[in-house]
Amino acid sequence: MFQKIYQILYNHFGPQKWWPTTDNKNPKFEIIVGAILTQQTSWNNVEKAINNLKRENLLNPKKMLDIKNKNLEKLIQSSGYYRQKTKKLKNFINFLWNRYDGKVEKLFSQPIPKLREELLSVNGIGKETADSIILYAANKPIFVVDAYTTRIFNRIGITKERDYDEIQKLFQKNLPNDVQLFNEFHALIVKLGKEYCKKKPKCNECPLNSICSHSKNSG
DNA sequence: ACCCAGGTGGCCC
DNA sequence: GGGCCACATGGG
Repeated sequence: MFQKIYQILYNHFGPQKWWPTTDNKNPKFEIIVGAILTQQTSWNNVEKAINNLKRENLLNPKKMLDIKNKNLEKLIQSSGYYRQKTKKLKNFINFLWNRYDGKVEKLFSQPIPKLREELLSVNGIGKETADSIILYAANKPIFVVDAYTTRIFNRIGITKERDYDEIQKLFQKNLPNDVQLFNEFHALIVKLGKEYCKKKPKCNECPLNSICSHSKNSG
């Protein structure tokens, strides 16, 4: 069922090409920054912030360490929650320097469970952000769960869980352990969610409406 | 004028 | 273990 849904979404929407980065010497670092900035915020707002950071040559661990909070706040203002996100970025960068000599590759050289645990120790990095970093920056196989994932799969009727780790286990149990598959599937779920499966869904046009129990009594 | 976005942590019970 | 809440901009 999981693979079938993936195929339907892929055939409908095509490849999503996540995670987008600018032309940059430190794409992995840029993905980490983007993962923090996009928390509860549209990517469009994040892109503006990323472009500002890139223009100031801040998309690397050394410069990010030195910039003053007030200046960083201004550059990322468009991404919303900008005071909080400034602290989160600083929390991460301090963690990276304190424990990994400021080297993303050193952080990523650990096995997935340890890497996840390390990322989750940073205040401001929760499960979805940690897993996004592991999947899209470190290119290691872990399934990213977000609000759309929970909503869509509960509505279809194949999950009842609410707990993040339980839903993640279900996906990983029912899919091959493949980085590219996990990459594309999560992006496709976000795409479907944005277009058809908000709180006010558009079930009639939804590519999953033939298999989704929710579509029978709404939209 | 609403409603929402590629969440998280803090507080309360 | 959940149920609220603050956090904040920009687009529909």
